[in-house]
Amino acid sequence: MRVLFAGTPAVALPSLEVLREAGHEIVAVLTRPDAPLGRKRVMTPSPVAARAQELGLPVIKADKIDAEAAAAIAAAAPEVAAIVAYGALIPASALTLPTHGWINLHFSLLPAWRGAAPVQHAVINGDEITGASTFLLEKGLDTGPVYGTMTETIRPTDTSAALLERLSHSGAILLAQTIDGIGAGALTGIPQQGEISLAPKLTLEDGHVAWGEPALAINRRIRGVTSEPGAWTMLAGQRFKLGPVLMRPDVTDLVPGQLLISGKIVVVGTGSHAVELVDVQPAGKKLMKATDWARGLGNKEDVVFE
RNA sequence: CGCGGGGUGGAGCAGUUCGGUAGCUCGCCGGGCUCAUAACCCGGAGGUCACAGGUUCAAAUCCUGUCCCCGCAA
Repeated sequence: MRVLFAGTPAVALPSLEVLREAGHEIVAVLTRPDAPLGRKRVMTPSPVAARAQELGLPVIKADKIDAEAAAAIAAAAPEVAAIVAYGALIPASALTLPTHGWINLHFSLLPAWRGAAPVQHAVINGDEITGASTFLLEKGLDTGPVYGTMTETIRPTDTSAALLERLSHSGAILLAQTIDGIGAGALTGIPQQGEISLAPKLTLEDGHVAWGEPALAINRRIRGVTSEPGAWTMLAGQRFKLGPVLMRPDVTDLVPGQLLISGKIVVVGTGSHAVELVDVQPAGKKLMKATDWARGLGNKEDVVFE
């Protein structure tokens, strides 16, 4: 089929690749405009834009589907649009531009976790199973009829970044199958059924570890916000980033936020039992092993997380 | 010119204010002790103190410039 591909970050790349390899003609790639990146604010094309350029595909860079972007899409005459993490809403007026509409690959089992951060919320919530769904885009937020789903186990040590990486590959196959099915006229959407939950984009504050919570909740929260926006705590008035932690049910005599540096391990008290720090990043420093950080500490007595 | 922290043996740090032989905790190598250990004891290797100039009898430390890393903000 003649496919318009819409996507922006790296998680959209496997879908672009799989659709190409499946023999679909990518008539245009819609992505968000170049954005300033990093401290030096270098204007950088999105990963999807960069890959599309390598492949020699026509690229439409747009923040929103205005008249100009809509005209460019119409000119490409797509039969269907495949959209993966494009990063902006498609207005109702643009939904009918492709003959078969816009097919969204969403990284949850809809109607669970509708919204921008489904994977992160699934991890934070402690879900054991998640997956990906393809559905027809309509006016509401992730409300359209579902064409297909696939499931993925959330491992007890999964970070959102790791899980999203797996889903981006397995979901790409689902997306390609869905596009195939629609092209063959053999697929119809099924209205979403089940419990609805919402997954709004995470804020920086979502990464703030509350040491009074139970260890399991802290463990899930840290994994859920890794690597974006990142888990952190306060230490001596400065932000202190944390990587995933290990459970230490054998250590129960620490108050929430209290550190114990013993031998080669660094443990912190929570609302239940302690957790062991693995990777940490003090403000202004590189990511380092918790034991390395502890080694350089002068006074180990006054160190308490807030 | 957005704000800020930093670059010292393989790792993490101290030393820089008030220039004067390179320090701490680890790791590594060799040896010892122990039933044993995230244990302990003895010995050892390893650093042009990011780079380039300058001041000085003397610079990790003071002055000037450059490069690189990171946090915040966007």
